[in-house]
Amino acid sequence: MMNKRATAKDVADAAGVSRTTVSFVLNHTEGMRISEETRQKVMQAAEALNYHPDAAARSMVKGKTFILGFVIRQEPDKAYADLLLPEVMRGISEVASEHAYHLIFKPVPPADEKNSLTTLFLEHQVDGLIVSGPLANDQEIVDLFNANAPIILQGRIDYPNISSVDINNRKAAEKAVNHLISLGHQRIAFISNASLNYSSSKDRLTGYRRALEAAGFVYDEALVFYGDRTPDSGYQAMQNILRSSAKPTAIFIASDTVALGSLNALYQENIRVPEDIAIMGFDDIPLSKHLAPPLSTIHIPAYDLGWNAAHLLIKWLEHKEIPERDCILDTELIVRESCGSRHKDN
Amino acid sequence: MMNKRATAKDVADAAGVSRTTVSFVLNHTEGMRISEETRQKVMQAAEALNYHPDAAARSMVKGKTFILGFVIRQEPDKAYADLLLPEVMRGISEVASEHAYHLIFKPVPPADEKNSLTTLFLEHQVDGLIVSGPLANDQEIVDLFNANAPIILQGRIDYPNISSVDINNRKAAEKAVNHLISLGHQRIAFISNASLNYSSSKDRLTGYRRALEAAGFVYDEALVFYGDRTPDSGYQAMQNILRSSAKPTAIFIASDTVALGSLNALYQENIRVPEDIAIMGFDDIPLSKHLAPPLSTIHIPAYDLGWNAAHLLIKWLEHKEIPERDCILDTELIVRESCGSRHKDN
DNA sequence: TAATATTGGTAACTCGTTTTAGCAAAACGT
DNA sequence: ACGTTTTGCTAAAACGAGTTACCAATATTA
Repeated sequence: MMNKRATAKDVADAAGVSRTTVSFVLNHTEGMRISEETRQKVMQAAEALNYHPDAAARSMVKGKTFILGFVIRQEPDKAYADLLLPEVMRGISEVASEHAYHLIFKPVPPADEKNSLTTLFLEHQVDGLIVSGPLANDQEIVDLFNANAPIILQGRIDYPNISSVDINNRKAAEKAVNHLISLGHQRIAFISNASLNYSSSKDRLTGYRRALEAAGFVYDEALVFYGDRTPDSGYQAMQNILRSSAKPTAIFIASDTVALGSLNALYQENIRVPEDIAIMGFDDIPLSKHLAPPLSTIHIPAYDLGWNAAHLLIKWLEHKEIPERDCILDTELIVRESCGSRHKDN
Repeated sequence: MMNKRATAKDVADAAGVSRTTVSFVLNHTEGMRISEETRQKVMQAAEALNYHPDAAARSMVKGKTFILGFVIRQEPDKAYADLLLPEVMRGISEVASEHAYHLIFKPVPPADEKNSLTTLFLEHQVDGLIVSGPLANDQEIVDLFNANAPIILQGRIDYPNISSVDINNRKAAEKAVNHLISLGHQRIAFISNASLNYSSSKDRLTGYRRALEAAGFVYDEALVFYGDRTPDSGYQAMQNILRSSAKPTAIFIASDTVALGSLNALYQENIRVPEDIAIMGFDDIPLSKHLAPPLSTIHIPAYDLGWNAAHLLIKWLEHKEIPERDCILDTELIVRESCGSRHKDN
């Protein structure tokens, strides 16, 4: 017994009215006079038949899909390894739900022919896009934007007109490094969060450099190491530091996820944190405070990042309000134990 | 200059053929003879106009949306806090992409009127559903299944016909506890991963109990504590243990995420792991091996769980092959340092 | 040469909605 | 009693594809 879904026609027949009337009643269409009696009949018929309007049909006539795309500009394995992402998603999906939008989530690495961003939008699978972690020169995004696609960026891009919801990575990094300097550290190493093709990585490195130079230290490339968003890369980078002649007294690791691997490497070598070396992270992933020792870091308002991006996008879609300014959210220095300025027993 | 999307009609006009022909060419419809010359003309016109068929229109005529729903039966904050989820999602989304399906992700707590599961399917937003973490008696899922909705479960439910992709939680818990027993522990406490309304929690507790009893110990409720998927709940549970008269020498914590908080509580109290107390986790979240000390745990093949669920679902959708048996994947005991059977310097 | 088969294509219907335009019947005003 | 408004509803036209059924023109066969 294949229960076919009931259509508006079925409801109309059951209620003894026309499809038009059914549509008016169910959508509470303004300016249409329907007697209370018919309204009831329609409502009851719809209820009885368990009627739900077909999304595709509505989509076609409305010219909207009521679906938002959340796209990560990374390989799937890295995208899904990002521990901050779920919080961003939660922010987006909260707003989306509120406005009755759904969310398609998808990692779309740059230059991925078949699953390209463009396809997602041009096939009209989504009404608009939130793109996280664009490359600094992401031509596909620029093209899409110029083709009138509603896009909100999460991250900076070398193109002025596309608005973005982001943090000030440079300033935040400065804050972190300044704290280490204030604790008396003179040799501070740096491990990047990702390849410098990403603007966030570049900006965090710049912040590190500026803080050093502002304090009168020389920027030394021998103290700069690279991660690629994964704990393993942090482990590797730490190995490199330990085997190098760098001998820093503190390390600013521009990603808590990467720091995880670095801390593991230190643990294996019986190097104590913060007694032997001070560690400062970045991101404040949800578990940083649970590490041993709890990780000092820069808090990113991940949920708010998602929340704001979704809000701007939906405003754009519903009221044609194209955001004019970037939305830059505040970060916060979180001092825990890994950088040595506070002790367990405080 | 509002660049409207090109339609099949536009392509037809540009190529000087009918819409029908455009459709035949672009879909490589079998059994339809098209001269090489017209084929080329159509292809070029489509290319030139940057034509992409409208998803909603295609969806309507095909009766399929080519979207899969991945639904978590939890409150959003808990759903997004699950550190194993991204891996499951990666498995699903990999398969989905391969078959040109998209993925709508959504936490839908039980008894959520407006965003109910039912709506998602009956409005035909999705072709089928993967439901993670159903309640043991999840009536909405049963109803939906009986209305012929393609559903694959991830977790057990008290209803025999709906097929699921899962692990054997009971056996896995037994394995974990047996290991602790084999190390000589006699007082082993238990912290649950979540409320016992969830079958996974219940099964893990059962496994703990059986292992104890099989070894000749008595099951003691004073040694059983509860988490709710969050590190904070693990922190709290550990506080309770430390303040109780339980005094276990080992604790089996049925979730690494919960264990994170528990470890934090121990760290604060200067209780060493594994010297003072042995800890065994469950899940093998990606960062368990990076903790200090690295956490012994039960490995869950999260990616494969997602991969298999998506495969079964798509087989169902594409070939009407309704899976007949549950798919139970293997778990593995991962011995690291937190349970004390192996030392750092090995 | 006439009957038949093949090639290359199209007109028209379908999917399930929303929305515009219009039309009877009832209520109202003078 | 006759025109005008209001009330309550519907027919029909979109939306943009896929698909069925059919039709010319050309090629093949008897």
